[in-house]
Amino acid sequence: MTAVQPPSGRRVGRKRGSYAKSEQKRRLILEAAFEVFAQDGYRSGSLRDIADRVQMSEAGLLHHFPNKSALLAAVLEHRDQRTADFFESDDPGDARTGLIGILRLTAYNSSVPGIVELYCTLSAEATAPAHPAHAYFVRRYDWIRGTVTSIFEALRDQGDLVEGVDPASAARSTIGLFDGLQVQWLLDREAVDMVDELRAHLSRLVNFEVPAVR
Amino acid sequence: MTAVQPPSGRRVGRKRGSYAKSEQKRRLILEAAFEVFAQDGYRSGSLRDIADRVQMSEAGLLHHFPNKSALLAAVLEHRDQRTADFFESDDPGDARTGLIGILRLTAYNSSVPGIVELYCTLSAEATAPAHPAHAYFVRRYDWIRGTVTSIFEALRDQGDLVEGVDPASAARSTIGLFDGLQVQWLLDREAVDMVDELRAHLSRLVNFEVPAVR
DNA sequence: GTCTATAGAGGGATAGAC
DNA sequence: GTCTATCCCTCTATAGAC
Repeated sequence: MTAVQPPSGRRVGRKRGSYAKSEQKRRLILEAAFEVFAQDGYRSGSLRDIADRVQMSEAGLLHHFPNKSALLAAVLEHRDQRTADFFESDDPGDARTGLIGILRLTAYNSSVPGIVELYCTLSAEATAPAHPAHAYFVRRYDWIRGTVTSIFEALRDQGDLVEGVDPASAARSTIGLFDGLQVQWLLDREAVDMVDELRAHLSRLVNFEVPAVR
Repeated sequence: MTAVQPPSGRRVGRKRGSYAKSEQKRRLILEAAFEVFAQDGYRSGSLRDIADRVQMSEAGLLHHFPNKSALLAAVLEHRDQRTADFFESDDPGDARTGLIGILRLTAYNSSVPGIVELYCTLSAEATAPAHPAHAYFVRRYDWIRGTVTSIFEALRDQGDLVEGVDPASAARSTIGLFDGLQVQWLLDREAVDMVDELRAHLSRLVNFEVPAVR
């Protein structure tokens, strides 16, 4: 008895295989969407453009994601997993590591303009209450402020925070500076060194020398 | 001899009058365009929306401005005249007035969300090199950095700058903070007091107490 | 100075074949 | 899972009447 082989290399009956293929396509789409939303923003970025980049029709693309804003949500979720890594760092026992995490994230961003573009462009347009990512960014900033505030509180508790500095205020301004430098940097890469500037800022908030990070 | 009156209130033969009417319409359009570009950005903001707000057709609107990007340019130019006022201030003899100008501008912005929206949204999308306002924002930031650097240099020269602070760096971070706080503020007005945060930042850069401003 | 009409491009999303 | 075809919408800009 001779087994009947499928005509293509496509393995039938093996769900694992066909899932994997679909998953791979999904990731390709997410990466293309990332690039397009970063360059043009969500509202002006088009499904057509994204579909072209993965050599697919729009309809084909919309088989994987029900609609445009679901695709945006998926892109953001996908990216967030990576960002969180910078804060869950080597030595959680020492609060100083938290500051280094911020600098490391900044240094990393300086090497990947696309990511900076994405968040810069999207957070600005998501400022509009009706934007599909509005709630996401409100939540996100709430979470980030909480996280960074905790870092400064821990520093204060171990005597590392400059006298009179409020941890919550330090968090708000550090995050603000982090974001604001990106605009200047995206407009002119030579105009600003985001890591230097952030490090100088942190140095004014703490009692120890903030280590250089690259 | 009885003078012939024009049928409507429209004064004919008086160029002044008819120019004034056109000028007024232009200003109305500029204000509507300002609102739309602030809310939706340039790319997603539509001429139709702007035309509707001034109860005009798109074609009617395009009689006053040759095309969409010329309208954007006009909006920006129109707004810039107002911003500059905050820096050409009361007592140019004292460099400390420069810092107060920054705080006054921030306080003013806190009362006019529309302006913050406009610059926040536009500067982010103008980050793309092909954007019609790209060159404008590159120039603008160059100019602002220069202006604010001068303020810090003057402060240094009169011994008011904290030892070890570089005027150019102070300018970059002050502007960065100024911009970055806006994003947080636009997303959630309760989350951030831009004036407080900026004042705390400036206090770490200078040797005198930065006065409160509202 | 403002309108209607229209061109011509591009957008998101769906139906149904394969 | 991907395609073609299609629908219907929105957009900028122009031509030409009034």
